[in-house]
Amino acid sequence: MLRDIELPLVAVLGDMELTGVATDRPALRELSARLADTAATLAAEAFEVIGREVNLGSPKQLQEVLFEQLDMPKTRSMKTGYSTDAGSLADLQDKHPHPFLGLLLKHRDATKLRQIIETLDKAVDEGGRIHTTYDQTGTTTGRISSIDPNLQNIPVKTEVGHEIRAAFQHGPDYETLLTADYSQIEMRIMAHLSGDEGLITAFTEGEDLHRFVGARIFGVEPSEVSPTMRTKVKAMSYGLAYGLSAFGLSKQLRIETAEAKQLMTDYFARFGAVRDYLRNVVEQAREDGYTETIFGRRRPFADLKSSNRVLRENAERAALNAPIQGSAADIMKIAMLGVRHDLDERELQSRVLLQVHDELIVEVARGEIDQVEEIVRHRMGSAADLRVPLDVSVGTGESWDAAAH
DNA sequence: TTCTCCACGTA
DNA sequence: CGTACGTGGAGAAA
Repeated sequence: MLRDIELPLVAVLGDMELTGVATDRPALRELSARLADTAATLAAEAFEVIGREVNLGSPKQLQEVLFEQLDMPKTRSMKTGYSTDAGSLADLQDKHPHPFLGLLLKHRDATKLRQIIETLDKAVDEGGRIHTTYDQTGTTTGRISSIDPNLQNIPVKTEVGHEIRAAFQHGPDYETLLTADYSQIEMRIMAHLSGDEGLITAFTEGEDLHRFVGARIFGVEPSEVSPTMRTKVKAMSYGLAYGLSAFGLSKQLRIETAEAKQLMTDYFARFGAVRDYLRNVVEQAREDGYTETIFGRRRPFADLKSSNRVLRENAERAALNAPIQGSAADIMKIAMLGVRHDLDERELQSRVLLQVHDELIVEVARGEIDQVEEIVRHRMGSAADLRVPLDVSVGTGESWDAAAH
C-alpha cells in the first residue's frame, strides 16, 4: 500500500498542484457581481417583509426573527438555540408559510455561491491558474482532500454551479478538458464485497441500475418503474453504504417512516447478501479493531465496544462505510498512477489536473484526445478486478462544465 | 487573533 | 437517527 501506491502518488499529486487549472477570471468576477446584486435585492425584500434590518448571515439574529418576532414553531434544537438550516426552513415553510423564509433561502444560496467564487478569484495566480494543495494524509478512509482552495467541493447541482464550472477551462496551448468518472463505484464495490448475486446481475445486465433494482423491489418490469420509485431506490441504494436508517430515509424522501421501513425490508428481501455483508463488516471490525479495504488499507476503530450508545453506533456506521469509501479511494489512486505511467511512456503533453474522488480532470494537448481517452478509460477501468465491471464515463469540452456528462 | 458553532458545498 | 471532507461568517474567548 505505502510503497506501491502512496509514495509514487506523491509525485503525481505534486505535479497536479504545480500545474494548476486555467480559469476564466472575468467570468468569475461577472458572476460574483451578479450574485451580489441578487443578494442585495433579496435582502431588501426580506427586510421589507419583517419591517427591520438584520444580518441574514447570523443564525443568532435569524432565531430572533423566526422564533420571537414571527413566532414560528420551534425547529431542531441546537447548542445555541434552534436550527435555521435549509431543511428546517423548508419544514417551517410547510407548517407556517411566510415570504421571509423563501427570501432567506434564496439569499443564503446567492451569498454562499458568491463567497465560493470570491475565494476562487483570490486564488488565481499571475498566469490565470488556480493551484490547490492535496492532503494525502488528512482523511480516515484513504481519500485525499483538497485545501486552499478546496477544488473538491466546487458547486455543480445548480445553474450557477454550472456557470462556476464553466470558468474552469483548458489553457491556451491545449485543445480541451477531459473528465472521466466512475459510475456508481461505491455500489459496485458493495456488490463485489457482498457477493450479492442480484446486485452483481444488476451491474452486468442492467442498463439503468436504479431502474433494475427498483423493478426487483417493487415487483414490476423495469419499464414500469416510475420516476418516484426510481428516486426512492436511488436514495436507499446510496444510503446503504452510509448506514442509513429507515428514519433517515423517511426524512430525506419526506415519506412516512413506515413506508421507508417497508422499502428497506423489500430491498433486503431481494438483496439479502448486502445486509449480511454490512452486518459482517461491523462484526469483524469489532473483533479485529479495524476495517480493511480491498487493497489492505486499514482503519482502526476504538468505539465499537463502547458502552456509550451514540459513540458506538457512530462507529458502526463509519466502520460499515470505511471499506467501501476506502476501496474506491484505492482504486482511483491506482488508476491515477496508471494514467500517469502511460502518459509518460507515450511522451504525451496532456496532464491530469484535478481529482475529485471518483473523477479525474485532464488537460488534453492538441491531437492527443483519442490517445488520452483510451489511456484513461483503460487505466480507470482496469484499476481493480472486481466481480462487476468498473464503468467509466468520459466527456470532453472547453470547460469543466462542458466536459461533464 | 484564535476558537467554536453553524451552515453548506462536493463525492 | 447518513459516511468522508474544507471553508467562511458570526460571535465569543483570549
